Amino acid sequence: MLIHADADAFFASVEQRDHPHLRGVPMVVGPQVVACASYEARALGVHAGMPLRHALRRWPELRVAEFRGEVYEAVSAELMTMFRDVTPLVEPGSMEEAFLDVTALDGGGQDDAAAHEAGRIAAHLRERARRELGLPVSAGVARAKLFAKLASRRAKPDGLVVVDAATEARVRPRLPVADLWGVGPATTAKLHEAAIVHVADLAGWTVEGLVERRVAKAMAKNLLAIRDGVDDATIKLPGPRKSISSTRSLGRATRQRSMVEKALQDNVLRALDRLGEDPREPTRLDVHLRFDDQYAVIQQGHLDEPTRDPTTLVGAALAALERTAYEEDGRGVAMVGVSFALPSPPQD
DNA sequence: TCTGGGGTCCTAGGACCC
DNA sequence: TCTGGGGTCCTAGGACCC
Repeated sequence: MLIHADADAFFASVEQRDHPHLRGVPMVVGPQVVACASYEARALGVHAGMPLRHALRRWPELRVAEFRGEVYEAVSAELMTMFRDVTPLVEPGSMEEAFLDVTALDGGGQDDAAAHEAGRIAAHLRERARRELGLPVSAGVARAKLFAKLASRRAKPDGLVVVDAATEARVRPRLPVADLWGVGPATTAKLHEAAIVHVADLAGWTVEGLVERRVAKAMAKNLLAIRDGVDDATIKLPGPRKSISSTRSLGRATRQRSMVEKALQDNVLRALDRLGEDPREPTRLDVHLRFDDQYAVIQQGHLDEPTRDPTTLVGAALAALERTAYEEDGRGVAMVGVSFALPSPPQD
């Protein structure tokens, strides 16, 4: 069985843990937008992505905690270590969540006994996270990733949901396709056009049929696997990161050269800094620009060879920025960023 | 109610090679 | 020099996730 373990309101929970006066009150983590809202704040209607200004105007009682990226990274590492203490088969999904394959510990069956045992393991893990890290971690237990994830979502806040085979079989056909992991607005629209609203509506469809409806082939296969109950239950162990980036919005959109160049330069240095101990040299550099109408462009910066030399990287980034011709564009630049592609490490 | 920042994966199309 | 067929690699862009 798989466990999907997911720390609740991660950033906010870390701040509430470290600052007792923030406990039990509606609070959010900044800076300009709500990066994370405590459950007390969510009860009011605050949600992630909301501009902080708007939230404070509407709910003046909101407390605001400073965003502490390094702290969250460190707590995340502790959380993952705790997961790997249960099983080495851990696939992180983000900073605060992961799939754990506990097949070797739960008897290995697909039956209710295995689900029950996996549930016991998950309950123990939740207690440990609460006791040792001071964090609420919700968990979902199921045969495969999709239902484990749906279960942990259902378990929130601070709960545990175990999905047995009978429940899975009953719920599966009734799942709205829009709720499936990996199905976003674009795919949802295409599926709805084909009158596919729930998983059951996929009956009779083939991969080719879905591809004709402009659904990506990999997505189509995935959807039919979900329909047939043979969807992904395999843990992919994390590899080294493939890219590292830094982006910053510019507050007020601008075409002013000095501002845009300065922001880009800062991003190059910040991304390099975040690369830290990783010895790899960026093989490619992309400059990201977003205009105030949300239109985004990416321009590649030319590198003669992989390098970590700040001067070379800044130079390549500025040259790429030049090629976007943002000054003549007419629109304002709202956000600028850079991303480095990293080579895969040599295989032994 | 479209607003931040950091990522991954998939696909189409072109370049290049045999 | 033209023509067929097949494979790999790279890049741009889209979609999605937390």
